Amino acid sequence: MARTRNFDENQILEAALHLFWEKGYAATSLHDLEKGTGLNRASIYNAFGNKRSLFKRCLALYVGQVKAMLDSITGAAASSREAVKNWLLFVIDFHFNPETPGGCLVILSALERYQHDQETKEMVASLFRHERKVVQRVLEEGVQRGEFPAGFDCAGVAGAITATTSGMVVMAMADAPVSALQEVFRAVMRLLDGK
Amino acid sequence: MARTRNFDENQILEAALHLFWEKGYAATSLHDLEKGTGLNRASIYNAFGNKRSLFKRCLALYVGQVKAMLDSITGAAASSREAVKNWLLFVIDFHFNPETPGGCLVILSALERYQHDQETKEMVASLFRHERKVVQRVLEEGVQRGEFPAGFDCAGVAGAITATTSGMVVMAMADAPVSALQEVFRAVMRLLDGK
DNA sequence: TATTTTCTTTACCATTCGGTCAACAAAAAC
DNA sequence: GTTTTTGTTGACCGAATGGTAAAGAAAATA
Repeated sequence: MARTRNFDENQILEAALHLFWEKGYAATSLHDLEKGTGLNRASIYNAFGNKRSLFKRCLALYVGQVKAMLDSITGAAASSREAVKNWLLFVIDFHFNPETPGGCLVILSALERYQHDQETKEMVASLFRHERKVVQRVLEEGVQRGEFPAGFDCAGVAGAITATTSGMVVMAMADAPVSALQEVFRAVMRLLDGK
Repeated sequence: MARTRNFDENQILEAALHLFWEKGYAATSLHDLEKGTGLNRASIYNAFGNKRSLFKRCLALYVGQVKAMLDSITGAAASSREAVKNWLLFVIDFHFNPETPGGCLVILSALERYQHDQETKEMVASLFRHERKVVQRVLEEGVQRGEFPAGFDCAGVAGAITATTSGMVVMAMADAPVSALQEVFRAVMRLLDGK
């Protein structure tokens, strides 16, 4: 009946995600998106509506990927400590992965306050909530396994670990050397060992 | 000999700082600066050069204020634990202070990667370095005082605390409730007590 | 092959961006 | 009060912004 698309929507989303991830929503222009995706701007609008809805699709993709990564890493760990360790190490590797822009689109979007509507803010908050919940569950399993004492403040420590991962990303964005991030990682693990 | 300025440079800097602090460098337009400072854009250029150099003056002002606040808070504390406690509580209050935009200009600027030159990045990095150094000194004094054991990893823990403060600011920017930040604060203090 | 429907392209739109310039206003020095 | 120098003003600049409309190209159906 009609002409077919000559691009893969997922490929375009990945390319656009890469751009937003690098510069944030506001600083990524339609010109950037045209170059980065290889699509004409009218094709982008035809396929995705407008810049904002394209961004939301990318953000949803990103949030889903990170959540899946977190679930997979913590699920594969043999102990609570190993789960936390592997998650922190992943956060460091994640930033320095050369195939990736570095930093974190969700943190970037959280800081771009006035650019985003409630729906976007909710997606951002959902990743932080998910991270906190998963880490808390990991710690609670550690308590059950005897890795941590009975009165261990799983909720609080999960919040602290979640905050620390965001802080490590900020450090990395401020050009902190890998060694500084690794030092933070070791200190967190040691504080966790302390009780 | 000539006409005098009819504005106070420091007042203008404070007003501009407030704007940059709210939206970041790129999202703050000259129109915003005109409205926020009450100055015509040509007057701004006459007094401060251009948008970038005005921003740098504001950033320097901000960095100096935060450093002074950190020094004052830690200097006034009677113990190492109290110093850390008061600094973390200040970070929370700082965000929810109604006279202030909330968030942190330095973190915001660290995330605005492609907007800034080396000089700006250096100012950003200098605040993080300063914070880490001060907290480390505070912990080392705690070791001397017997608050922490001899082998205590002051450098690592100082890095972790610094990362956590940045993470708390990110959490707050993502609309986390005060209670969540306070929970992180309590967990950090308890982890510190654990050893 | 002709038709129909969608995708793609080019050119364009109004608006906003940071920045500038020339005219004007005011205050200190004489 | 005149002169001189600086601050202030408003109009203006080219470039870039997100977004759109209409024409052209291609593929599946008939």
